[in-house]
Amino acid sequence: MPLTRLRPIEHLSQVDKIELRLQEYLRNEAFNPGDSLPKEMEIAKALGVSRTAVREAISRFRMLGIIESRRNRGMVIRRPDVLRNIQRVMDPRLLDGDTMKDIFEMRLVVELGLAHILFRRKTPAFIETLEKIARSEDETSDRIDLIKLDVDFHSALYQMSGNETIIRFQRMLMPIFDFVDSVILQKPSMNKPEERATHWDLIEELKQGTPTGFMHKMESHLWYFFEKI
Amino acid sequence: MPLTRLRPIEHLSQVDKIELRLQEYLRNEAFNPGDSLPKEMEIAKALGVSRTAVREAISRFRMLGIIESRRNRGMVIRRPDVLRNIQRVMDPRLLDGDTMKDIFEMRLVVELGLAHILFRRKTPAFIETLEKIARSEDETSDRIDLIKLDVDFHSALYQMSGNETIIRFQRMLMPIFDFVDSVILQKPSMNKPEERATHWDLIEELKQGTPTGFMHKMESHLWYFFEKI
DNA sequence: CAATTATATATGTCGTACATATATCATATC
DNA sequence: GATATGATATATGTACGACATATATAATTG
Repeated sequence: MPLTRLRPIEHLSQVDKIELRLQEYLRNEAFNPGDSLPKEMEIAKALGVSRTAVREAISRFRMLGIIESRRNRGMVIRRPDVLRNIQRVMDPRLLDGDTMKDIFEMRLVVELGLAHILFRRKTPAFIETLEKIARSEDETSDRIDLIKLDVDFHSALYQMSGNETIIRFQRMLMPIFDFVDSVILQKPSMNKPEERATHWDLIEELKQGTPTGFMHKMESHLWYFFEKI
Repeated sequence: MPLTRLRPIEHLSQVDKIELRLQEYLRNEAFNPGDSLPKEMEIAKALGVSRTAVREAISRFRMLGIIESRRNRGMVIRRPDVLRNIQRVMDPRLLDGDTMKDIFEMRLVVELGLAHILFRRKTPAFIETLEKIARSEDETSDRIDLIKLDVDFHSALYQMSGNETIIRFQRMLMPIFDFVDSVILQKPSMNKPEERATHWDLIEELKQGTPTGFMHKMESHLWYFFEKI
């Protein structure tokens, strides 16, 4: 008998169900930031459940930043911070290898795709920042310092994009990058290492090159990550 | 009197504080997926708070997928689903214009950066899928259908990347894309519309072109989005 | 020994009581 | 009468106790 086709009954807890109801309620009633919600007791009554359960569900929305509660004022809808919530989960220990690989690859994708934006937003001040970092790199040979400066360089590029979401995306994924970096760096370096574009090459291209040229250099610069993935 | 220097007292609720404590507890004790946690009552005792408050905090972790609770078995650490949590917040109504602009721009960045990955992962089957969509586009003139097919085409590209995280990233941001699309499409079309690369151009490039060429075509294809942002 | 039943236990749900902050109104002070 | 001070009502925040429910383990039964 093919029992595999008998899917187990979805077993949602009361609180989970309340969460779903509230979610659809917020959507359907077209709540906007600033709007105020009914009182906890009223919601509990309307749903036919205890206030405790409602509070637990609402507590989740509070964590997400969708709802804000204030004593004697009731609850109001807030603008959530999209990325804040992922951050809590971005722990290399908790994620599996495949997911981390995917995330790391996504980083490479973003950094390549960034080229066009960078050429639109570049300013002498940003270039100067990059050059300063590159000079610091030339002046040290300490391995730890070099890793830190490498991170700084790439962070500065993200910064130059001027896109807050992308900047925070990178900052948020940093723990994953660090982790994958440390794993990758332990692998034996493969062929063609001498062709790898340097940070100075990238700066030069940024100053008087083209987006396409920059992308090529960036590809070459990140090339050995690509190979090892 | 410089009252501005008098920073208001940080006012975290009990539950918020418990959440923070648990977060640091999970990190410091180096919990791995599968490990089991102390009982609710023990945690409450250890923190000197009520079980209710502890449950509220834990409920948040349960929502994030970090903790799973089972009757009489206690609580265990789980692998969270990184993207599931953002999804709850991806509501165009709740986000402000700047954030949506940033997210939309990030989409463009990813789609440009995807080029190299696509050339690595492309297969005849995928190309066939793209061609099928393009043929459907040729055969209809219904505006709604065309928009749907356009979405399908780009979704297929993401699919081709083989990167689960990127695929879900795109699917998750779809509501935002739709929203921004609808706003952008209402603006009067600007200059150079005739130069815009078509889906057929992209397919052709993918079949026998280069990553760089593909990126150029994609840039041209998305060009008018760039201009309007 | 297998199947069933009983028991202990940790989470799930609920109701109530009280704490706490705050908006609103009332009072006092000049 | 305007402003500062104090009282009151109210919605959220915290705590506790009781019971429901599922499940692992032990005891029982055939």
